[in-house]
Amino acid sequence: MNFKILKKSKISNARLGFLETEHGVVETPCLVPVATQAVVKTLESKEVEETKSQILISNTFWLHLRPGEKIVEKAGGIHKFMNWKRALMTDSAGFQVFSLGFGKDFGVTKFLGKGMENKKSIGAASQPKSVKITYDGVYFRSPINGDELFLGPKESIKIQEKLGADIIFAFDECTPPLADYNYIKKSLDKTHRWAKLCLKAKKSKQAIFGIVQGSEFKDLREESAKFINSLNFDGFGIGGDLWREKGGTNKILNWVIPNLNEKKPRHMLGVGYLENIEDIIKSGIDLFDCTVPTHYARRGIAFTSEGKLNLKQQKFFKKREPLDKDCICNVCLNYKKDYISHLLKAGEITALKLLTFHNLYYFNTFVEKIRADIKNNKI
RNA sequence: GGGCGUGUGGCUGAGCAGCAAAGGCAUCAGACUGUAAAUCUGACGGGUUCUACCCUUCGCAGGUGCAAGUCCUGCCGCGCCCA
Repeated sequence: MNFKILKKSKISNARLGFLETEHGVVETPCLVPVATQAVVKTLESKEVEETKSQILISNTFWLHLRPGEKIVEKAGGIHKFMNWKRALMTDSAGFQVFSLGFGKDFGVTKFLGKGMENKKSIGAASQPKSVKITYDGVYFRSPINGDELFLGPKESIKIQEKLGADIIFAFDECTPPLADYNYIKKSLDKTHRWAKLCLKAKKSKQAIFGIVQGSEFKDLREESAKFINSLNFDGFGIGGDLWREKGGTNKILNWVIPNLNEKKPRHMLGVGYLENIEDIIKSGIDLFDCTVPTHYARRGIAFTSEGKLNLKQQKFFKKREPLDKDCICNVCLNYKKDYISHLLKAGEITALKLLTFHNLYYFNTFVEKIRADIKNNKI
């Protein structure tokens, strides 16, 4: 992998870049659609490419469980396995430490919800119910059959090497938003130790990104950024829990990014509401993955220039018009709201596919415009 | 004409003496940010001083009960069977 910065904005920290991989070039800033189980749900790889997607992120945890990395390796790697010809990343399973652990126990996302600011109930010694986090790695239970499985830095890297994505991530702990300072500090020690072990374990030529943690604590975020930056990673992931409040994410980025080598790409993990995207790019983010466009599509929601539309609402039966009048995606050129709404209400899976396609196209076009704005000195 | 059965909220469908009345569907609203996610949550007769109270409801009209959607009588509608 090779990263070139084509232009740095003079009015923000945004930058325009070029990420070269063995599977083509990624123009940054760029949205990375999520293909957890080696598929962007509802779409085939060719269709994903037609949404202007340049790079996808798949998942170590889920592919390890099913079908198992050996199957993917035998197929010739994940690109061939899923017939995706462009760039690919794999997440390390660090997010599942949270989502299957405290996330599940408390029913929370990694964004601190309203009114939860003072409920820091996770102390340094806390453990989630169905996941055990140790100094060496994490004991999970398979959500599929209950089997115990252990994943540590070495295991995650070995799996990711077999999967064979262009870019892999270090194994980390995505921290829960309800954790107190002491928990985060202790967790950071593990994430940092694992980061070193990941670099040591990696034998492949794949690029590897180290992940900065530290939750909402300035000193820990800075410490983490400096530490991860000191190691020999090819790029950076910025992860963990974030404030939900407006500007919270950017506050964290402003602590972290100045401490990262500016020549290396920066990936914001799991952020990307439409209203977040411009801000994180202005803070200096080059890549970001988010389930929102695909996930919301399967809830019946279309992102448009008029805002979010919930196509399940009866009123759309009467709308003989495209999802977005300015969109020129395949869906908007060929189908109208009344039809998509009908498919959705009738429980037809094609509705989910059409919405997924449109949303990805819409998000990618949105980011494409931001790239143009950086180029034209507007951002 | 006779016999049996049935009539419940937008629909469907439980309840067969203590109910504003289960489920489901539909509708409306909310949630979702490195995906255990084609999911989950809430409202769904009306009103108010809304973790409580009031009013109106189970084909129609009477009756028996402290109490009736639930029992009895008649009527109306629908279904099946026999003439």
